[in-house]
Amino acid sequence: MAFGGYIREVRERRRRKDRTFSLRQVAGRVGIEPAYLSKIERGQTPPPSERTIRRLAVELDEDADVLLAMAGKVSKDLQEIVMLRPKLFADLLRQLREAPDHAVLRVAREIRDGDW
Amino acid sequence: MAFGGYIREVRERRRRKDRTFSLRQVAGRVGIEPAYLSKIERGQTPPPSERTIRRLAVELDEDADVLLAMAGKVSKDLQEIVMLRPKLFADLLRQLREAPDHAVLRVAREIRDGDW
DNA sequence: TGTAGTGTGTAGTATATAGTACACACTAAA
DNA sequence: TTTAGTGTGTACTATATACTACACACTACA
Repeated sequence: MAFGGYIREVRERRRRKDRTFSLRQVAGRVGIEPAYLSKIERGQTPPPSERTIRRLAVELDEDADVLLAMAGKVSKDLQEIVMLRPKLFADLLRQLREAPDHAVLRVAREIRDGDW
Repeated sequence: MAFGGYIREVRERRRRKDRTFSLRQVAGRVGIEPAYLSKIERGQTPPPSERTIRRLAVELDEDADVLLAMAGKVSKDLQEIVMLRPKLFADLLRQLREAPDHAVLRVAREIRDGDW
C-alpha cells in the first residue's frame, strides 16, 4: 500500500475517537505545515524525511520501520548496523531473502538466546 | 578508512602492474570526469552515487558492499530485502548488532543448508 | 450568522546530490 | 624538444529532497 493513503487511513480512524487527530492538529504536533501533510496523504509529494516519518509513527502509534518501508526507506540505524560489517550482513540478508518468516524468526531467537 | 583515500590506494597499487590504471583512464572506463575522480580520491567531494561506486568496484576488483559501506551507503538491493519484511529484518538486524561474526556466519550457513 | 477550524491549491525556497567542462602546470617518452 | 598523457583548480549546472508561507473555499456549531 502507498504511504500517504495509509497515513490518511490511520489518522482518520483515530480521529473518529479523538477529534484532535485532524490533519491540521497532527501536522502541528509533528512539526510540519498542514498543506504539506495534506499533500503527503494524497500522494502529491513524495514521503517526507525519516525524521518526520518517525514523528508520524509516534503520533499515530505505528511501527516506524513499517512506515519507513512503505516510504521506500530503511532506517539509518539499521543501515549503520550493515555498514559496520558490510560483507557479513550483505551475505546474510541475501541468504535470507527467500527464507520463510519462521526460519528468520528462529534464527533471531537462537541468537537472542545467546548460544554463541 | 575514508572512501576516497582507499580508492586512491587500490588504484595506485594496481597501476604499478598496469599503466592503464591512471586516474584519467579509470575515470574514462567508469564514465566520469577525471577532475571528479580526483576530487573523490582526495575527499574534496562526497563519495559518488551507488551506480558509480559499483562501477569503481568492478574496475578495481573490490567488493561493492564494502566500498558502499565506506561511502556511508547501503546497497539498494539490500534495502529492498529489508523493506519487503521490515519488522522481521529490523528485529533481526538489531538482534545481531552485537553478535560476534562467527555466530552470524553460523546462522547464515544453517539457512543456506536449507534446514527450514 | 459570525467565527473557529477544516482541508487544499499555488508559489516559492534552501540544501543536498551528483555530477560536467575547461584550463592549467607538470612529466615522460619519441 | 615537441607531444601525449598526467593530476588538479575553478566555475558551473541539473535534479532531487524536504520542506514553508499564504490564501482560499467549505463546514460545523454557538
